[in-house]
Amino acid sequence: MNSYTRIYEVVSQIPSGKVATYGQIAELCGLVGQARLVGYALFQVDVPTSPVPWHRVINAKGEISHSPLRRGADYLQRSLLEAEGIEFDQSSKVSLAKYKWRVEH
DNA sequence: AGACTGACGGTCT
DNA sequence: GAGACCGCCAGTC
Repeated sequence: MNSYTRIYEVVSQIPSGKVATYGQIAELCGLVGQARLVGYALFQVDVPTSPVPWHRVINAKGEISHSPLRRGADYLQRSLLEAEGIEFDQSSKVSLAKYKWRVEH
């Protein structure tokens, strides 16, 4: 089983209305400190038809990561999150203290 | 084989 | 609070 497959499984466990950070996903996959790998893995999966809720994964700042390669995907991500009841502040950031996914408790 | 790049994160200044 | 640096792994040239 590839590390990527594991990443997809963990991401799929994120409940609706919650978000997780790249570092958090990496940690849950036993890939501590390899947040980049998570982002890299999700890059190959940003297909709308994918069963993986990639839109619930954001960076440690609570912001949606932008990239020239994504073009309008970031906008779509925000829309999907808002559709789940997640709010963005003036800086387009999500309150991690409020919406961050917790595996324990 | 060596260098570069990328949806990141933590630390230091 | 913002910007600069370094470390991580995988894929590509």
